[in-house]
Amino acid sequence: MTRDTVLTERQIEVLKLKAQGLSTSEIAKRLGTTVANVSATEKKARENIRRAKNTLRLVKMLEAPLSVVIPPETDLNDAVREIYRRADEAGIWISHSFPSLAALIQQGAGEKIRGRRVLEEIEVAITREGEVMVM
Amino acid sequence: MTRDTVLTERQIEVLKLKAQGLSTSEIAKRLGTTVANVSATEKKARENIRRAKNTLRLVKMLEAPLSVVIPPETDLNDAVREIYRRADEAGIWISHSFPSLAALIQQGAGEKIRGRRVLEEIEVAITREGEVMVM
DNA sequence: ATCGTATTAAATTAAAACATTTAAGACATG
DNA sequence: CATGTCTTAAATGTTTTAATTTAATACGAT
Repeated sequence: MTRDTVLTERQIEVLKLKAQGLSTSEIAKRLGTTVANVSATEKKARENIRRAKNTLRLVKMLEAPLSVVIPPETDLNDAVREIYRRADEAGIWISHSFPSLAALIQQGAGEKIRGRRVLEEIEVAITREGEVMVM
Repeated sequence: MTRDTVLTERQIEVLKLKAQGLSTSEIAKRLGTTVANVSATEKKARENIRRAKNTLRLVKMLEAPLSVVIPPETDLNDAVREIYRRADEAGIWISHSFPSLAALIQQGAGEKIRGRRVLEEIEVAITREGEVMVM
């Protein structure tokens, strides 16, 4: 059978009942199986969802026509300016304001940025639609 | 081996080379296999990507306690008002101002909205946290 | 301490997906 | 019509994944 998601019927069923507020043991009773089984199935389902998210992220990066590398020691403001400049050069209109783009990069870079200073090299992908992603 | 996407190494490799503009036969040469193989692998990869998308859509729907359907021909302002009304009805506080919600919907709906008019039916999911998503 | 609830690891069996080859056919170009 | 490029279906051997059971652990409430 060809599924149209990366989840199995069983996994979807468990997620549905969880979303409705049922406890793991209630779900186990209803599905006629053990609590351990439900717990394991839900864990697998969440793992699959995580992988689905990572997949779409990867695809966006692959499709990104523009990649901007921010070297260490760069100031965050300069990084944002550089991203605007390179996008402009490529004819892409970035769909974020300066401050929200700065926040997005700061959040996406995690440990690679402290305060306003870039510590490790950051690669930023820019899609055709002007969406910005930190890789 | 635990992958962190729903794509295999092989599928990612093919997508990468395709994104770089290589033809199917060029990729086949580079990977030391047949054109048919590359073609089939790419097809499988795209199928997996489609399923990843459907998965996230399903999860959002499962998590959303409220779903609002906006019929065609609706004015964007009326759509936003309807969303506020339904959320209020469900005791959910929407964490967007009127204009930013309108912008969010317009952006999320893509081709389904032209100007301020809804062309195709739009389904909007509202999370417990008042986040609004166009599906 | 004993429930009730939940998570986790390990092992097992069955089902599904993967990459590949072969063969067939579509389609545009020379 | 021959050629290059690509897609598709079918068959196959291999690898992965799913669901389940059992057993162990954790933890708050009674």
